[in-house]
Amino acid sequence: MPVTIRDVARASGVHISTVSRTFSAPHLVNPETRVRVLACAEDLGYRPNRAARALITGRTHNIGLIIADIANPFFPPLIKAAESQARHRDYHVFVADTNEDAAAEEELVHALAKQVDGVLLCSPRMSNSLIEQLSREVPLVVVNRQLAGLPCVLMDVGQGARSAIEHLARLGHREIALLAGPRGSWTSRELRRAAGAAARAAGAELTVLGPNPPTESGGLAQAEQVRRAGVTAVLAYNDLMAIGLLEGLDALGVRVPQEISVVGIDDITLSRLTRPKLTTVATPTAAAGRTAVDMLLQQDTELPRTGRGSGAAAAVGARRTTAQVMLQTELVIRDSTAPGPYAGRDAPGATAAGPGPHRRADPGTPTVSPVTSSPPNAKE
Amino acid sequence: MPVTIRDVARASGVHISTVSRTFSAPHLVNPETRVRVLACAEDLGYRPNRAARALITGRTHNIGLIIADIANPFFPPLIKAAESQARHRDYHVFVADTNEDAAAEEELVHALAKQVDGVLLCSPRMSNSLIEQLSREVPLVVVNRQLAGLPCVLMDVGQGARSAIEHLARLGHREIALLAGPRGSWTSRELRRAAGAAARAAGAELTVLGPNPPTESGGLAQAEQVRRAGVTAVLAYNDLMAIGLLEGLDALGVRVPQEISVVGIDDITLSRLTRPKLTTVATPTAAAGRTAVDMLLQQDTELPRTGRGSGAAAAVGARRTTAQVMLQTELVIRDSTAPGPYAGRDAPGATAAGPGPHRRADPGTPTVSPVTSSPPNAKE
DNA sequence: TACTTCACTGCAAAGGTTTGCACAAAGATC
DNA sequence: GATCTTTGTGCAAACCTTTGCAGTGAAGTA
Repeated sequence: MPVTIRDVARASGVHISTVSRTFSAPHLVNPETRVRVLACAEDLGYRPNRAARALITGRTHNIGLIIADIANPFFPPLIKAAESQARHRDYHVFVADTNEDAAAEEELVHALAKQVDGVLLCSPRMSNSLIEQLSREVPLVVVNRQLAGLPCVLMDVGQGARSAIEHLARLGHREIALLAGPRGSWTSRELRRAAGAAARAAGAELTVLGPNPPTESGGLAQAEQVRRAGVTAVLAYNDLMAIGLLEGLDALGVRVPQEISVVGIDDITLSRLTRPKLTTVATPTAAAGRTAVDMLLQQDTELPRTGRGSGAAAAVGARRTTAQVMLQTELVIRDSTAPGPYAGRDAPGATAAGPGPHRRADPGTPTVSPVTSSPPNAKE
Repeated sequence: MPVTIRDVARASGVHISTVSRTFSAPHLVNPETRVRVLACAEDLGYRPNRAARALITGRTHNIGLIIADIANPFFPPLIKAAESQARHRDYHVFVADTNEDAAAEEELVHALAKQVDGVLLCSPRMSNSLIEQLSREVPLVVVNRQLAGLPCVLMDVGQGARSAIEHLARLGHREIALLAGPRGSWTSRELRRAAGAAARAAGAELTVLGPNPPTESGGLAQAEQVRRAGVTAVLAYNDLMAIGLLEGLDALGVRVPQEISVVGIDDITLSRLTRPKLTTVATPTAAAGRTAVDMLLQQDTELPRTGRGSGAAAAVGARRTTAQVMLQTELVIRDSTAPGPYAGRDAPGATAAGPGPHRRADPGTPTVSPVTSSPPNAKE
């Protein structure tokens, strides 16, 4: 019933190897033969059997995408971009959800390892050492985590945090809270570091609350703490938490931004729809998905795998591309931030902070900030 | 480098077939042998090669999931549930995004067909006849589309629309608009039918606006039309459009729900976070994902595929399970609906409408309504 | 004892494709 | 006209696993 290369060979009067080459190395076959074979293949509705192909080439033309929580609106644009990019290169994407669980991450990498050419690990929660160990089992590209020796796609949340804190300081806030993210998150650590430094530089005091689950309820649950902390501004780990906080503060009768300013991170679609509209740091999630796929696929096409020849070369060339790409973030000022108690007075440590963030036209297109890449790869 | 069944066989001193059986038919091998083999396998880190397995068994243990738009918050819970359910049964899922494009749907089914044991087609936009044709190529389960002879998982939006219209009529609305969904959507057609009938029965007039893209901008773009139509209540194809409409009406200075009541469909997380909170019809998306996977996998385990024996039986048993499951929806009343101009007066066609919809505790758990199944399958 | 039954294991073919090598014919070079 | 390249094709092995069949020895039955 299923039509194979053999059927096509018979129909077009050539050997199966010629049919094979027609698809996998067209330049090796006579143009006339090629069109004839292609016509027959089309006619019969032939589609190469990827399992058979994978069996011999050692590459599946599949990649795995491991995500903490698909329902978190931060991820779908990334998934979408990754899937689309992969498809253009004739790869398919397995998507797996870990429910923010580090153990599930490991298990999934194992389960997928034999079935994909590489795995995209997005915002992993597991330890660095475990990631390194897993990377020996299957090519890995890590998103939102910096790891020496591994290809990473990072979003410059440090810069984002700096912009946010400077923005708040300029507005006259000196008591700022940071709603930290989940334990094990590189982004959260980075955020904490950068926000702390920026606050110090601006003469503001930073109170860290958390860790928290990266969801609205995580933010909502901290509303009480935020009020009690006596701060006038809050930077949240992500928009979801910021939105939860908005809800929580509203329930407590605290007005945003009049009494407390709130800044989120990610610029999910949703953040344009809250009341007040959320000031946030836009992260280039789609670009991250695309870039990560590109890096993985480049690695995949470089490294030979199981091919019968080229054994020596493969053994020698155990080098890996370990490019690390940092994508820029951008502060988007909307309506959830307003002047604070020290408005007008110069902040103690205020410096000329370069060009301020620009106010982005609001219902405008969500332009993803362009990609900037760090040195594309180190020595092998 | 990669460890195969052969290495395990050598290590444990048995033939490869015994190793194979240890994994795929454990009851056929002596318990002592089994533990020895398993120990060796564990030791060597053996993982069966799914491509090789697929090549001979004809089943890949993968399924495809074709989605109109991953970034539409309606879908992630479905994807998540499907993925999780599949994983429990040792299946992996390919996720593909069509960008609401019917042509992309077809192409993706083809691309996936040879690589999966079945495909879940979610809210397809293509024609019924094309779906039927594709179903001859690969087992299909269709979500949100009713098709004779094919297994379908449906959400009872008809009932949902009825509840919504009755709710509005009871509140005293007689001029109601329906924001239709995209062309090609079964749900939209169903909605239109049911809402029309319910409106007639309640003595209300229904104005249909659309088709529209199922996004916030789709809703936003209709705000002007809605105002001009002179209606006092709107039922939108989904929450996203309802939320867009909320924005649009706000921009026009129309107050919701005082001047116009708005009802959405889906009960996405977001709908609890708008101001006012959205009255909406909750659809059991997660249950749909689970159910669809179950139906597909049941079909998959029933039908033999390429297995060398059982040829005759397979030929005879070309019957397919064509169960159609209808999942219940539920009206969730929040703050975007309020009494209309005819409040207090009996609606002309008002009937005793059975138990009214209950008001759900708001920040409560988003309980997914339980599954009700229609006659599980017709004759073959 | 001779036979059947049973539980377990080995043998070998099969699944669809890729690819190194060999071979043939045609063209190029001297 | 002989030799060398080049171009196109065929041959057959290899990838890893599953599975029908056959074979072994032990236990049960007559």
